[in-house]
Amino acid sequence: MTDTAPTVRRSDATRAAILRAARERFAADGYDRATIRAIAADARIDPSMVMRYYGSKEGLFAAAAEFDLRLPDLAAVPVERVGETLVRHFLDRWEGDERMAALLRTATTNPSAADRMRSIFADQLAATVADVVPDRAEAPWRAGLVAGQMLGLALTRYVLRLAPVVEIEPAELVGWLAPTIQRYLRGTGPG
Amino acid sequence: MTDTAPTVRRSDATRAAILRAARERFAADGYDRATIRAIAADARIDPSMVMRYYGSKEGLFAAAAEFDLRLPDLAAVPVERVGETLVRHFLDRWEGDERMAALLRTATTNPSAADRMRSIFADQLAATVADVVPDRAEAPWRAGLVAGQMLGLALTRYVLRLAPVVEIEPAELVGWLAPTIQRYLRGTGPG
DNA sequence: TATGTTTGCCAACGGCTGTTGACATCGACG
DNA sequence: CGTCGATGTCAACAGCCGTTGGCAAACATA
Repeated sequence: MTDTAPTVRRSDATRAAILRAARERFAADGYDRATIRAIAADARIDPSMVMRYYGSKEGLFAAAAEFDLRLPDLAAVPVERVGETLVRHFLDRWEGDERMAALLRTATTNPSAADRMRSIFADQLAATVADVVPDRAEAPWRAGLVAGQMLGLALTRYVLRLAPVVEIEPAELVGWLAPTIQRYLRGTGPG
Repeated sequence: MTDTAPTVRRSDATRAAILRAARERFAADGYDRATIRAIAADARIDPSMVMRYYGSKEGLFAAAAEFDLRLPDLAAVPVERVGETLVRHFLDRWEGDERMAALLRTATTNPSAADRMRSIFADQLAATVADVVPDRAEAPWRAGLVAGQMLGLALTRYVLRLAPVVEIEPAELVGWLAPTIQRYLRGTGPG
């Protein structure tokens, strides 16, 4: 019994090594400063292999920074705990994964990465949040406020690495941010 | 009556033109993608003039992105309004000034800009905040939480330009964020 | 064994970058 | 006038970048 489709190629190990090195470099240095040559050196292969397997630097980044929030279904959680659920979910998703840092470092200067960021946080998040917001028409800007708080956390903790923010335990972080998110989602606002 | 010191040089106009062009380019493109040649072209002078007047690209950026938060003295405002005061101050300071975007776009990839950001938000802010926090020892991490929220706003509004966040009026933004900052500064926290 | 494909390395290309030094021009001053 | 410093232009350097095409070795298939 032989495989009819090449489900496993001999080069899969190389592809994986490139991807791993690319994630580290993009996360640490951002898109522009992470060079194909450096990534190839980390993966111990020739730069031309990167081109063969991923087409271009943009293609490599797209593969390395692919990122789905995998947002939970908020309709399934008690409405007074949606804030806590969301904060905990983001932290679970980000801790120990370098892709968020890579995406954030790149999105500040690379237009296509910024677009991806916008579609993730303005569209995906707004759609998820719409189920739990008092008025569905308010979903966009409520999601925007949530994105501001959560991306600010990601920025200070994973990218800028402000010492006091890095040192706070995840559980404590949830305790402080959850009420904020809860209010942005459900609060009646100023006035 | 002649000036003994050259208080006004004939090249001041050029220096100013370079600085203005540099601020725009750095804010729009970030440090790496903003080239000296492009800045010089905007300022309608030769790239070598940039080197003569600012020494290097790093020196130019240091001059163009110099930024002081000019934080208010929080001890002088009613303690129940420190959050609102702080949020309003940040917005006043950032709206219509491109330096924050330039600094933010650069700090994500340039180590020295990241250092500047850290010193501004971890040190300056923590020092200001210490006057108003329940326990001075808590100033660092409380300032960290505040930095997270405020930098997240700057990121989504001035850098990523998430449409819903851009469209919110400053006054309304103050209304939503002030309670958050107030709690990060004065709240008793989770538990 | 012979043949075709996959995997990898090597050398090079064209382009853009920050930076430098030589040279022209202008204004002020003796 | 002549001198000198300030201001500005021009051309070039050396280095790094993404990307390309050719060629060798390993492998699969017959």
